[in-house]
Order: sequence, then structure tokens, then C-alpha cells
Amino acid sequence: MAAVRPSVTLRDVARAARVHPGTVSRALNAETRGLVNEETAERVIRAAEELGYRPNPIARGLKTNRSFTVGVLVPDLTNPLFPPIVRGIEDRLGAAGYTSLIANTDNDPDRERQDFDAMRARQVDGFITATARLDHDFIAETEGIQQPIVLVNRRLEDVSLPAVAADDREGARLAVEHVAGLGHRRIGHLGGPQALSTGRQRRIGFAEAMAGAGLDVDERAVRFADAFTEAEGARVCRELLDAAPELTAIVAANDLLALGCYDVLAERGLRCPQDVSVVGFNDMPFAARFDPPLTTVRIPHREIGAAAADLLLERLSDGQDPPREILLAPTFVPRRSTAPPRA
Amino acid sequence: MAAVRPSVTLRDVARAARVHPGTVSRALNAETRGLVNEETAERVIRAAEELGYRPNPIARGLKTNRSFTVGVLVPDLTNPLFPPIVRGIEDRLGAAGYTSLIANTDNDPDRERQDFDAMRARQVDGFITATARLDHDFIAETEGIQQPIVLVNRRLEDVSLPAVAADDREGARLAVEHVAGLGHRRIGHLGGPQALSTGRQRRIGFAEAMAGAGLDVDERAVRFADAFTEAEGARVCRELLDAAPELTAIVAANDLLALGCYDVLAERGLRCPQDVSVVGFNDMPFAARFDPPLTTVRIPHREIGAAAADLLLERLSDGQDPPREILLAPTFVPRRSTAPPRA
DNA sequence: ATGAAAGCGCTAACAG
DNA sequence: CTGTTAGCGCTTTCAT
Repeated sequence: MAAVRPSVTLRDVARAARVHPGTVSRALNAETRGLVNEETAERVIRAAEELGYRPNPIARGLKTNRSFTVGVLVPDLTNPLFPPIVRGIEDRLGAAGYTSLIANTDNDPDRERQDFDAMRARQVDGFITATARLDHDFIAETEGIQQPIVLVNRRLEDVSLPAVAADDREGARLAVEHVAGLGHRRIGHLGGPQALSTGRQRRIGFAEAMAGAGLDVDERAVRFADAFTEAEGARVCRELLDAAPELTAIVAANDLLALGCYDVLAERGLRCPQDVSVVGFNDMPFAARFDPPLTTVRIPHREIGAAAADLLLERLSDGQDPPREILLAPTFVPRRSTAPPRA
Repeated sequence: MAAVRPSVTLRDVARAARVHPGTVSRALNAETRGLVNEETAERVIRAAEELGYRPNPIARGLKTNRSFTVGVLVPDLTNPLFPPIVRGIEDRLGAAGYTSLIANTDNDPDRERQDFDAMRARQVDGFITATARLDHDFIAETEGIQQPIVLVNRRLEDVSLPAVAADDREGARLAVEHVAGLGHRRIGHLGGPQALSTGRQRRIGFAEAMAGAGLDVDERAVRFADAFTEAEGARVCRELLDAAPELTAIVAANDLLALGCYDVLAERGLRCPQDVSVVGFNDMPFAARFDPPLTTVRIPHREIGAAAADLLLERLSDGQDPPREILLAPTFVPRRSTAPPRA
């Protein structure tokens, strides 16, 4: 266990191995090891180990213009959706020798720009962002940017940027089929922000599945939240119930929105699921602990993060294939917030 | 909106402002601006703006040996306890111009060492860690390390490292006083790992408060979990109930542990709170949504993170005051998992 | 196969 | 007050 010496440098190793610093660099770098005599390489490596040499990535980066660092932008780590995605990203990136810088944008475009710029200044090699908005000019500005970007849990309609997400349409279909299968006919949709691909795709999936089940979608029974929050869920649920009181089931675009429904149902003396069934989306942590346990659509958050990391890594090495999307399959998780409608 | 040019450097600015690069450096750096003629400074700043100059922190760091980066070690971002702490840290650190690197150690000492080393290699200026164990040699190895370290949500018994945490003893006292006040006499403690200051302090608080309430603590009614998880909570709750079936209240050292109790109570046909009251600790997100809503002790996670960041910042600039601890006050949150014992 | 030398972008003595 | 010089730790030509 070598004591903690103040930074052993390449030169120190060179001195110890009695070679030139350049040679040490070559010997220690996997790609250039071939250029150096096997024996010498061994000697260098041994010396490096003995001295406890740790290459300084800062110095390396200055020369190579690579920091082995990537920027990860999320709206808010405190939203239970994101930690597993971030872990998926970090685990994969970490294994590849990259470090991730995380920023919380709080859905504020200004902060987003700022974080983005700050990360570019810090020479990140690429970005993974969960903040893309369909209507947002930030992505447009992206054109001239050197660093590859991949979207996570978000997609662009024209696939102009690589993205990894769940198959949101399919997920919404699962939800609708479940309640329709239970016998519900009056089904409402508490949609998410239509500027987010998740909100948009889930709405489309909802509409398609309703049609597929031979059900009319009543315009009054489809309303959109401005954000994926409990408060917005409650607000919009009230609207929904006021506009279409005959609803027996609500397909929410997200678990937090569904939680907002719980509150409004309670406040109106309606029971869930006896009077109104509610389906969420995401299967957030502890969804099974809620009262009632939330029926929802699970998406593989961690795998989504990991796949996004892989996609970025791919672009970081390979170069410029056309952007592609990876869609991961959702699974349905029936719990106790849904039941057949009352006769 | 300047187009995205490939890296404008200090030299470019110097050329544009017709001064020497050294002067540009001085003019642009707040601390050295005084050394330069006001007019010149203005000219330089204007040129920098026009060119869209962004200093390269990598290069700066190489020279100054400061990266304006700090390492944050947490067990697992996916544990709902940590995101708010991390946000508190990042918000404060970000405002001071620092970027944080986050690593998840999964409570694995090897990973912890590895992450720690990797971060040191990346030249972090300091550390904030939530992973400290009372029995852990990692902290001991810390002695020779240049970078300041502050503990968050953890303390060392001898205050050999600065730390920010909640007043865990006080919190446990609040919990005991609540159930004692409700009339409970047979009160058990589902303790946390005794190698963590949180587990240890809460146990001490429990014992003190019991004594203060004139209650005996039955040895059989105090058991410890090996980790703060639902599974461990369930396992230990079973032990507790087997050893001391007369218990009417359980003070758990953490919400996850309390959730484990919920499961065991249900599996044994015991109702909460009618048959057994349960108190948690932390007031994790959505604790009010559980069934029953969890009575718990709230600790100000975000503020704890912010205070830890402040403490680190202080040490990063000031130098070497003796380590100090900051303890934040917990508040009690009565909900519906506690009730008077049955007559 | 290895040494020499230059330089990544910046800061910090030191002169003048 | 500003220019000059050197160098942070590393990689990478270019010679040899």
C-alpha cells in the first residue's frame, strides 16, 4: 500500500524506468503499447505500479482534446423517474472509463442553456439529455455542435437526434386494453405535456387503443397537464371530472399525475377503484405501497439509461452513422387501483 | 448569437485586443483585474465577448492545480434519501462555480476506494461523502490526503472530519415521546446498522428517551438491521415480534425499515396502527401516500446537502480550522401509522 | 524501438 | 501596467 504521495508524474516513472517520458506514455497507453519493446514496456509498467502512478486525465485531455467526461441533463434528480435512468447511464459510462457530470435544469430553458454551455466549457465529450422539448429551440441550436448528443426518455419527431425511450404508445395501449378488458367504456385520458414526446406518444397510444377497442374518445375526456406533477394531476383531474362526470376510468400519462387523481377522487367522495379506476405510467418506486396500490405501466428505466449510454459511446468512437432510436418495451403491472366498473 | 466556433483561445482574444495573452488572463480573472489598466481591461473583455471566448478550465486546472470540481460519494442515488441531499449539494456548489462528480458506491468498500481514487485522479478539489462507516478503514486512510473531505448525513464519533447531519438522537427522542405520549409502554426499536452514525445515534436517542419517559427498554425488543432496506426491516421485524410479542409500538430507525414492518404486520394478521404502531425516520418522498400514511421524523435533506457544500467551500478557501459538525434539527410528522394502544 | 522537442490553453513569476 | 518566459503533465510528431 503505497503512501499517498503528492502526484507521481510520467517523468517520475520515466526516471525510475530509465527511459524517456515519451516512451512511458507509449508503454502505458494500450493503443500505442505495440510501438514499444515488450521488455521495456514491462519495466515501465512495473515502475508505474511501484510508484503508484495515476495518469492525470486533465493533462491528457488538454493534449488530446478529450476529457472522458459526458454531460447528463435531467430536469430534476428528485423526481423518482430519473435516479434509475441516471444510474443506468453512470454505470455503463463508468465501465467505459467516462465520468458523468449531472445537471438539474428544473425544466428551465435558461438553466438548461447555461448548464449546457458550462459543460461544453468543461470540455465534455458528449451529452445525454432527458430535457428535450418538441417545441424547444435549444435542440435546434444543436446543429453546429461538435459533441454528440443522445436523448433519453425523450424523442424528436423527425429522429434528427439519436434517442432511447420506452415505447410509450405501446404502453398507453396496454393501459387502455386493461381497463377496456375490465369492461370500462367511459375512459378518460389525463395527458402529459404535449411538448414532451412522452406526453405526446402516450396520448397517441391512448387514442389508437380506444379506436382499436371500438370505443369513442370523447373530446371532453382528454385533458393535458402542463407538467408531470401531482398538483397538475389534481388540477386536470378536476377538469376532467367536471367536464365528463360519467367517466369510470382514467388513464393517466404518468404516476404522479395518477396520484393527483387519488387526491381529487378522495376530495369528491369517489372511491378508487370502486367508482373510478386509475392507471398510471412509469411504475415509480413504491407505487405498490400507495393506497390503493397503483396499477401502472412499467418502463425499464435503468436499461433505458444504459442503452442511452451505449448509444453515446457508439457515437463517441464510431463516428457519424445516421441517428437512430432505440425503443424499449413496457410491461403492464396490474395492481389495485383498477377494477371492473360498477354495474 | 455568435456561431459555434471551435474553441476561441486566450491568444485569439489577445490578438483581437492587441495585447499579450498574459494580460488577457489578468484582465479576465477577477482577482487579478486590479493589475491591469482599466481601459485595457475593458478592451479585452469586449474582445472576449465578441469572440465568444470561454476559458478552458482544463487548461487552467493544469496550471493552478484546481479543477473546481468536487467528488460526491453516495451509496445509491436510487435510495430516495439521497437525491434531495445531492441537489442541495449541487445547487450550492454550482452557484460557487464548482461542478460535482457523483459516484454510487452501493455500500461496497472496494467500489468506494475505486471511486475515490478515480476522482482523485480527476483532480477533484475536495470530497463530500455520505458513505462513511464508523468501523471503516477508508476514512482512516484519509489522513494523508490533500483534499478536504466533509461527511454528509454521517458523523464520526471523534469529530475527526467535518460533518453535516440531522440531530438523530433528538429525532429518535421525538419518535419515542410521541408513542409514549400516546400511552404505549411496550416499545421496540428496529435499529439501523450500528456501523453507521445514523443507526447508532438513533439507537442512543431511543434508549435515552425511553429512560426519560420512565420506561424500561427490554433487550429483546431492540434489534438491528444490517442495512436500511425494506427486506432487512421485514427480517428484523419478525425477530422482534417473535422475541417480544407484547410490543404495541415499533420505533424504526428509517422509513424503509418501517415499510418492512408493514409487510410483516400484514403477514401476521396484525393491523397498523390498531394492533401495532410504527414510526419511521426520514420522511422520504411519498411517505404520506403509504398505507397507512407513515408517521415519521422529517430531516431537512436538502439543507443538509447545502450545509455540507458550504462547509466544504469554507475549507476549500479558508484553510484548516479544526473540523466541526453541523447538526440540523429534525421535526416530527405525525400521520396515521401510530395510534394509542388498545385497551 | 526510443529519444528529442514542441505544444495543448492557461497562469504566474519576473522583468522592464 | 504590461510583455516575456517558463511550465503544469501529458501526447505526438519527427528524427535517429
